[in-house]
This record gives sequence, structure tokens and C-alpha cells, in this order.
Amino acid sequence: MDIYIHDTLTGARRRFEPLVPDRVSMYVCGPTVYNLAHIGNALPAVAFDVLARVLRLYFKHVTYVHNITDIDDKINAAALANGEPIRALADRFAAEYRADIAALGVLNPDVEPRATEHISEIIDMIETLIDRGHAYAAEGHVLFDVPSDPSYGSLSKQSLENILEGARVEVAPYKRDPKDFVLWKPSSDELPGWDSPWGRGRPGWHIECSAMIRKHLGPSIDIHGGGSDLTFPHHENELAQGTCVEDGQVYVRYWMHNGLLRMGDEKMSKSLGNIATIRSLRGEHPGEVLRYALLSGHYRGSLEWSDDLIRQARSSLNTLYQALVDAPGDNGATSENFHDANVDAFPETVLAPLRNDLNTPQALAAMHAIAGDIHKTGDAARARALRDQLLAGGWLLGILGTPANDYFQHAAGADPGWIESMIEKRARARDSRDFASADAIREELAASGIELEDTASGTRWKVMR
RNA sequence: GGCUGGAUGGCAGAGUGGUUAUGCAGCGGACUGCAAAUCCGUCUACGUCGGUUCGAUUCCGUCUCCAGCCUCCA
Repeated sequence: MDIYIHDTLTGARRRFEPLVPDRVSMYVCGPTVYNLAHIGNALPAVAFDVLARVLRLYFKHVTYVHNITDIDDKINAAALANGEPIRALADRFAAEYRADIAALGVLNPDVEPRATEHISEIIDMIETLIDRGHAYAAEGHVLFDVPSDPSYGSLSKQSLENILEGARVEVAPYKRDPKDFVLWKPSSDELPGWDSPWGRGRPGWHIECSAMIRKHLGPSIDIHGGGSDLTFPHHENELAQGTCVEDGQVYVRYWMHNGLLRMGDEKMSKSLGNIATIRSLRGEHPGEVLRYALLSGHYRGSLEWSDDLIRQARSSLNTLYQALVDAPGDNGATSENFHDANVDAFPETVLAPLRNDLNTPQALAAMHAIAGDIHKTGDAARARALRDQLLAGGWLLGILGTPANDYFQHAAGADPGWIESMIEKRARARDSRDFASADAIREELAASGIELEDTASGTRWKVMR
């Protein structure tokens, strides 16, 4: 059993081996909470959720830390515009974010740290960087001294000259080098601030993550994930801080970056405004459908988000649920039953692609193969075993979490009792070969969004979806 | 301009030096009173131009196009 992960730093797929056997430390950058999250924000949450599920099967201790950035200029601006206290606004949208990704089946991380709760760790780390000659204070700011880190640029594969040439930001006069970035900056009285050796101020974005990683996972971690748009400068800067604060320690063993969702041929982003919020999407679609859509592409690719993608995901997921409905015996079980199952309980055909750099499209293909086998086998015991395989695979992917019947019957616009009585009426009509009446009843149900299926064991109904 | 990655059938999207991805949709058939679900069959593929090779969608190079990053961003 080997797990492979594509590592951004080396640009290669590498066999995964944690620093300490049986212990995996994983950190994923979460959102800055100043408004509702969009579906692009959910991609890393979902992808790394699947990774965590897989890793927990093979390693006894997995610590998954997923942060929330709750101190940021955009938060300040949003709070000001709202006339709302900054802390209240950040808390509110942090809760909204949690609710949104929970609806997509994302399990809670082990730790969900907030930057504002780690100010002393941040200050400590900045002081260490200054002591070691990698940072300097100037005019109330503290800046990281980029030229002091010879390997700067290695993660984003940028040469220092190119960073300079491409720079579109004005260079502050207190910077020794244009590439130096802020670790600490002063705050005015109306902005949030904390006392520090450099006066009242607040942390820069990059140091927050480094300090929280250090606190919760230590100086050297196994996996660091996030969107590919964070590679530069955020993760490059984190790498510089995390490396320079120690002597020759590897800050991150595997850097993982998910691709970005596109909408209308462009990256979905709050700045561009071409976003679909998770909130609005899950008003229209089950969270599981949205999750399936996200998993239908490989996490490193760029997936085109569209209504058609959602429609296809919905149909595909229906097919899997249909197999559960058609499996003989009790179909009240869900993938949730495999929450604590041993690795042997999971289908290798689904697991193997996931171990190979989280190949979710291939895993889903294997799920459909199992679903097909459920229909094709004539053996009831075999079908039940396959049903369990399907549910187990569903657990890894975070889908099939609803009892199959409920999935097709929940949110029925009509009273189930009425539906059953209509079905009975139709059965009598069919028995007397009055197909015109029988079809009329079926039409009437269809008008209420109810679809009928006549099976060998009787007629069953489901909500059209 | 620099860096990184990508171009696969109607759509989405894996993968592979020679053999079916898969799903969605379409078409034909089976089943059904008719449907639905399911099963069987089936049509559209690997951006361009070269090279390596017995053989390339898969390796190498060229070109074209696209996206991301170089500024906050998942």
C-alpha cells in the first residue's frame, strides 16, 4: 500500500511518507471571512476532506488543521461599511462558512484556529525572525528580509528578478528591498490592534498561517494545502518564514495545490464578481450533488462550474442511489455506517485511485462500476455485499450519506399518504386493464413531481429530480 | 514580458507507448399494457507541425490557443 501525492515544490508525484510514522500533520488554508463563501472556496475544503478520510485509514494519528482568517483589511472594510463590530462580522461569516461546507459533507477538522487567537505566537515568531537576522522593524512595521533567504522563490518557481519586474505594487519607502513583505503593521485607533514590541498593530497575512502551523503542528509538517492562487506570494512567504525561523528544518514535506474553478472562462473570484455562493447553490441543490460536481474533476485541474455540470452531477449521483434502492434487503443504511470502518471494509477499486494523488474522477468511475454490478448480479447475497462496498466507497468520497429511499422521496411536494392511495387506485385500474385511468393517475402524480416505477415487487415512487 | 499548468468524443472528465475510462446526453434493442428503472448494443476522441519507435493520444521538440500566478484571492 503506497500513497502518492503531487508536490508543488518538486513538481513531481512523490510517495507519501510522514515525518513520524503513524502520525500525519496536515494544514489547509481556509477563507478570509468577510462575506459568504463561494463554491470555489469549497473545493479545497472538499478535496482535502477526502484526503483526510483516506489518510485516517492508514495512519493512526492524523491531525488536520484548517484555519480561518479573521483579521484582514477586507474584513475591516466590510465591518465599517456594515456599521458592525469587526469581531462580530468575522464570527458571523466564519459560522456561515462552517455551515456551508458542512452541508457539502465536509467533516470538522481537528483544529480550526483563528488568527486573532494567536497574536502572542505571531509576535514570538516575528521576534525570533528578527533575532535570527531575517526580519527588521521600520516605522512601526516589521518586514521579512527576503534577500536573507537564499531559497526564496523556489516554491513558485519565480526568479527574484521576475518578481520585481512583474511587481504592480508600490514599494513602501521603509522597505530595504522591494520584495520584502510585511509581518506586522501598525493599526490606527479605530482598527483592531494589539500591543507589541513595535507598537500597537496587527499581523500580516502570511505570518498568521506560519504561526498557527507552528503552534498546532510544530516546526515541520507533512502536508500543506490550499488553492493554487495562494502559491505566490502566500505560501512562498510562509515557506520563507517557516524555514528561516528554524535551522535547516523542512517546513512542509508535501505542498498540495488545488486548481481553481472557472465560471465563464475565468477564474471564479470575489474580486472579479463571477461567483456562485455556496449558500445560493444549496438552496437549489442537495449538498451532495454539489460535492459530486466538485469531485467530478481532479483536484489539481481547473473545473468549469456551470448549471450543466450540476445537472450532470445530479443525474450521476441518482444512478448511484438507484443502485442502492435496487439492492435487495434493507436499504436504510448509509455511507455513515462506515465512519469508523477498518481499511479492509473499503473497495480497493475506489481506494486505489484515491491513494494515487486523490484521483476522484477515477474513484467515481469505480463507484459506477460497483453500481452496475449490483444490477447485473443475480445473487442477492452478492448484491448486498456490493451495496456495502458502494456505501463504503461513498464514505471515502463523502457521498451516499442519505438513506436511499429518503434520497428519492424527501422533499416530496405531495403527502406520501395521498401518493400511496393514488398508487393503490392505479393498481386496481391496471388489474381491471383500465389503462386509460391508470395512466391518468400517473399523469396526475407526475404533475405533482412524482414519478412511478412498476417493479416485480410492486409500484414504487420517487420525486423527480 | 516572465513563471507554472493545460489542450481528449455532443457535454463533463480520467488514463495509457500497441488492448473498453467513466458519467451525462443521443440513437437502436430487450424488459413493460405503455412508461420509469435496469440491461445489451451503438455514433461522435485524443490541438498543430515535425522527431523517436515496428507502432504515439501517450515520449521529445516546434507552433497555436487557453487558464492560473507575477496585487488581495480557495
